[in-house]
Amino acid sequence: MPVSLSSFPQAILHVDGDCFFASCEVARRPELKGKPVVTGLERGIVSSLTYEAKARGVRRPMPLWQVRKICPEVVCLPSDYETYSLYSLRMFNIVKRFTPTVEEYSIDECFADLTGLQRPLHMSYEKMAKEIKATLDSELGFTFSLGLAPTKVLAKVGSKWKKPSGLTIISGRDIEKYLDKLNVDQIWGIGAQTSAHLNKQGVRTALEFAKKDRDWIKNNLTKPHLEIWQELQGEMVYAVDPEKKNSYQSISKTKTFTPPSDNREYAMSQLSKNTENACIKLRRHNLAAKKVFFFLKTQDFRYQGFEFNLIRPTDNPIEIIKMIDKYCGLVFAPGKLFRATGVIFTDITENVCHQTDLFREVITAEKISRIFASADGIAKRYGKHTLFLGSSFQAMNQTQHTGDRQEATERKNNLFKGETKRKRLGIPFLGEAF
DNA sequence: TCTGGGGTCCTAGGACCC
DNA sequence: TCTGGGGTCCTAGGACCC
Repeated sequence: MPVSLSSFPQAILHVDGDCFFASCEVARRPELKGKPVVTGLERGIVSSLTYEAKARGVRRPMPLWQVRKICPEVVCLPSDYETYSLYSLRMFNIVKRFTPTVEEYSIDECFADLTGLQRPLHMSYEKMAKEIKATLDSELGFTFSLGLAPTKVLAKVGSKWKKPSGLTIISGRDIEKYLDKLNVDQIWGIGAQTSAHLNKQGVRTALEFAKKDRDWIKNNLTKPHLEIWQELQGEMVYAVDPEKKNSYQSISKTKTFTPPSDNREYAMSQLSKNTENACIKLRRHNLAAKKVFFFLKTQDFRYQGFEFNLIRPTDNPIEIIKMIDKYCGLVFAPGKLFRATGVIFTDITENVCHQTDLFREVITAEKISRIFASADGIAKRYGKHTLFLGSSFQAMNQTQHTGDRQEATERKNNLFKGETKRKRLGIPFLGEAF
């Protein structure tokens, strides 16, 4: 059978919202249009900024006091994820008018597989991309950048190529032209470590990387790199996955607080709150966790933690908090200041009702699930933190910090340069409950 | 690029088994 | 207790992403 060498064996689109959070804020408050706007007030550093702010020299992640100095007319807003999620949903729904094969990659990005739709939609791939962009821009009230290419990795190159409000089409023939002007570390999946390694081997541009032969990649790098290399050739490895995420390898909740504290009860209330929040997420997805890791993060960014197994998977914060409380002494070092606490749940499974040998325990477990189910209902109607456990009281009652002060104390702590996050995450104990 | 918060996947090496 | 070869499972650590 003859193989037609089309420039688009597959047509993959990547859609990226321009400065998404800041754009959402401006879209819902038109009076902000044309003004320098930044989000991230709750942290005291810039997390998203409009192009007007960027034009005045504001960068990410700049402390807000500095932003106000160089740009006194700036509008600083706290992040409002619920609003951003609504805009995100609208964005996905617009793209889904053209194809059901849409992968919701993150709050402000998605991939769409347009392959084979020219005839049903009576449009070229280019026309589809243009229409999708025009619809997004007009219905959401801010701009998007798109990339159309034979693979996901190349589509990402495209959407990044011209920002804001760009549409870049990379056909099979054009691949080299684009890769030649790109450094390796600009490619999705190639980070600082790998690009440093590649640079040492004399590979600096994406094109130089793509031109290496397969065996060289295999011998010098790892599997994901080989896959990226293939995608850069226009050979599809990563399919667009339209499945909604409903399973998790891990679920975690972490919270930094200012000022840092060395108070054990306070630590416990923070951990209690982390646990409650992580359990809310478990219940939302009808999941249960069997393994729990909890930690305190010290001022020098070290993690002191402890891991334990529960007797059975659960989504009940009371059970988990009881265990954390039991082991808290093992990780709590008196007199040592810490800046954050967190919990990470793993060994996550679907939440099925477990038979328990003790009849009474089943009854209470069921009762407790009903209580949490109604609590989740109340949260839905009246706001997320209407109800919480007594053990979380201190943490819920915290005053708000703008973060400017926080920034000042943090500047002193620029230790551990270059050390990776993972390396600092020491797990001194390993335990088994029961 | 200086640490906020939430994730994923891969690999090497050890334990254990036949 | 003489040491070959193969497989599987698990864990810790690393790198990367938004």
